[in-house]
Amino acid sequence: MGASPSAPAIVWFRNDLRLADNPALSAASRSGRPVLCVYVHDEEGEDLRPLGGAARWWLHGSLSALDRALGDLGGGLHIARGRAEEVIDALVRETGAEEVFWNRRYDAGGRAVDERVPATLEARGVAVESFNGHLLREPGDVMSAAGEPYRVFTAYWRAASRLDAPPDPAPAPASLTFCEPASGPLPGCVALDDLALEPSSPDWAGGLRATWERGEAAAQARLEAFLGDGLRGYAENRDRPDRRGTSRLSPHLRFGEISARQVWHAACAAVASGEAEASARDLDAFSNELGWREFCYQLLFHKPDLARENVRAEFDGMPWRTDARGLEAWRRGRTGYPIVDAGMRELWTTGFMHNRVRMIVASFLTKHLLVDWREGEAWFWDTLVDADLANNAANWQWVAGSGADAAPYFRIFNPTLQGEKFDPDGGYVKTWVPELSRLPASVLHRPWAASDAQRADAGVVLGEDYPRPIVDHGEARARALRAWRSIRGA
DNA sequence: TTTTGAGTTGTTCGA
DNA sequence: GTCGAACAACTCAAA
Repeated sequence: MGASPSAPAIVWFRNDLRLADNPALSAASRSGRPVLCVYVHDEEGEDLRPLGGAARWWLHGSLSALDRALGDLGGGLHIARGRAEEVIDALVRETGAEEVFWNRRYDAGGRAVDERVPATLEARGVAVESFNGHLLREPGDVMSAAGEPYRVFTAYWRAASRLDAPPDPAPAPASLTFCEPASGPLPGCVALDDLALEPSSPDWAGGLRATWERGEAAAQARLEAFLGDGLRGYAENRDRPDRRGTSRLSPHLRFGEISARQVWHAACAAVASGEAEASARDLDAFSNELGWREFCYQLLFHKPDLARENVRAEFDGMPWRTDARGLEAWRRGRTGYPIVDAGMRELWTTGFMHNRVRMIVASFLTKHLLVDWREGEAWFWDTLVDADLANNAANWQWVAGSGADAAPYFRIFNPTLQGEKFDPDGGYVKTWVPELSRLPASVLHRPWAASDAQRADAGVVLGEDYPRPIVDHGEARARALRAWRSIRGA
């Protein structure tokens, strides 16, 4: 604690762009000090991976919403640009702040910064305190009996579930006293628009705007809506891209507009009260998804280069193919497999893809095309509004087979069967691949197998209106199995 | 230390 | 059309 109780406290916002259940903000409020709320956009730190385009778009709205919410309390958000450690240090000097609060992050780059800052500040007599605002369990909370991190999800989540329930979420501070800068702009501070997070020319974000509401209030509304009509039947519906079966909370969680604790407790309460009319199985399925997020974070924590290096070293010898045309067809949704193309176009248009379809397209890239999972990871990183280092990297490795607890090698999705099973009426494909929308459902997922008359009636000429399959499923499957065999036991 | 059961999400083939 | 087995072997976690 510093010498002067009236000296400001800084709350450094990062992936926690909310007021409720924000331990760093609550601590600042409790300190009784005037509070300076800061976000630092750091594109210079060498350890930090630059945000992808869709995430930048989301961040703009999220920061804007946070600034408005703080404005309602009589303050605002100071947005700075530059090397985070230098900006924070300059702000401390400028304002005379004596305490700095933040919620912890778990990626290598963020951790490196967060480990350097306290040393600098504490040398100035400034106290730093950090909190868990992002996870139900932090890495290290859940370890095996041998003291090792778990590498198998089921064992991890079982062990996590044996611990005490995560703490109840805290309400937003009822009021805050804000720190008024003495005069002029604070060092490094800019207007939100100066960050140029949203695209202008060309403005490709129309589909994102039409799909999403950003910010804490929108996140809460999404949670309420999901608990009201989505949790019931979740265990089955979550696999159906043609239904609104998933929570779609991922981008809100990614930017911390809502916390995992809030989601978890709200879901439990909604089921316990009967309000959600959901079964224990539904709650279990949803809770498991939160568990996977936790598991991915602890994987990233214990394996900081998760987004670059194969967890299973034998995959270093995988004969990945260089296939620029195949990769581009995949990116643009022109592979000739309707469920794959629908997913890739949903992604391009909305910045999101249904979870089931993510698995299908990832399997297609890494197995049918034998393209390195890092290519897919990079594309998702750039195009997903929920692009999250831990989840993205861990799940790509899981699908590719190179991950810690990866799918068995023979689990190669058949995109036709997957489409017919999980999009049986073709509603999802019709939405995103409209040139096929007049094909009968019986051939919608295999337009090459439609009769000439069916295609003529639907106005589809293969190779013109819609591509022929860029690979043959049977041949591609056999090739993937051969590739696997070649690295087996390596 | 050794042993044992288990491991998110599948596909194909042949009876 | 339906069903069970094969697809391989390995590593992990816990007893």
